Amino acid sequence: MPKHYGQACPVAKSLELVGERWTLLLIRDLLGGPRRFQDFHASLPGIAPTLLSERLKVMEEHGVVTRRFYSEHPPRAEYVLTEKGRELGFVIGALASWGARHVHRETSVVSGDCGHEVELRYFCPTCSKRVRGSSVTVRRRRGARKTRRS
Amino acid sequence: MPKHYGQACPVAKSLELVGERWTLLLIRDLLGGPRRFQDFHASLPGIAPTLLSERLKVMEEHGVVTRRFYSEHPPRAEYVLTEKGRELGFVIGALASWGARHVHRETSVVSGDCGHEVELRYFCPTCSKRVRGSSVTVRRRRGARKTRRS
DNA sequence: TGTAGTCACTATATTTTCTGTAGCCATGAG
DNA sequence: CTCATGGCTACAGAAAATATAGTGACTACA
Repeated sequence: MPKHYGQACPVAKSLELVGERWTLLLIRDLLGGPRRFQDFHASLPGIAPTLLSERLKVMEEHGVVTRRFYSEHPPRAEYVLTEKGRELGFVIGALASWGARHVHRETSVVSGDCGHEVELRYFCPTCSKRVRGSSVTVRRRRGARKTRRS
Repeated sequence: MPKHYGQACPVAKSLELVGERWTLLLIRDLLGGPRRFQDFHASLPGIAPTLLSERLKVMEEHGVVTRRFYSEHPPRAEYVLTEKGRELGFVIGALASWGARHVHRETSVVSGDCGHEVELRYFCPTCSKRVRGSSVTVRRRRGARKTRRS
């Protein structure tokens, strides 16, 4: 979605960066470690190299991934998530969790430690308390006007 | 993305349902309560009625929203999220949270109760313990083979 | 009545984006 | 030399999105 939504909303702004076709799947792959051009090509049957190239370039421009050269001279690069990119893990996690419950019941999202199915929760680190979804809101940082729920 | 990704992955499957342009913004709006055609049109400058109509129809087919008639005879409907749709709140929340940190710093995602900024965490309800993101995995429900991290 | 306006869409032409496939350059293996 | 591999780039054609106009069924008002 290279076109902008023209909204002062963090959801819309995020989607302008990662909401285009394929982008979140690339990030999903990158959460498993560095990936090369061919890795994506193998893991995502159907993505045209043109588009893969383009998506990686845009993600790099936005500071979501870094290109790391493991060979000069035939220039050979691999892509690594930045911290900013790694924090998209919750978006992928939320999609995976929802998908596993509602669309692709063959899978579930589990903890590698205990093996049980995990869920997402909102948490207030200041109060050390769980916050329920229905009371979570988007606010302006300095002023106080509420905008939208999520 | 009406085209399928052709992957047995809950992230890919979720994106096939909600990953198209505008869809997640419609869901964001619907999390705030029932909405009518004109409400979307007002809140999303730029979405063509053709596309709005189409997106709503697809979401209805997938059981994410319900069409509720508040008038017969000029048939006038409003759209409401189903439980399945409401559970997408975490996807929106994750996008909002990431966006507020990295893209649209003017906003933050807060608890309506205490007013502090909230964060997302994985939680194992069986063990009643927090699970950190790096150990969260997607598994096949019956068999045991690991697939991907998130 | 007649005129205007609202609401929920549908139709259509144009623009943009995505797909599919071919090709290029550098290197390494045989 | 020839072929293969990796990391791309260059198109042409297909598909999707945008912008805008229009329809049908009313309601409100003069």
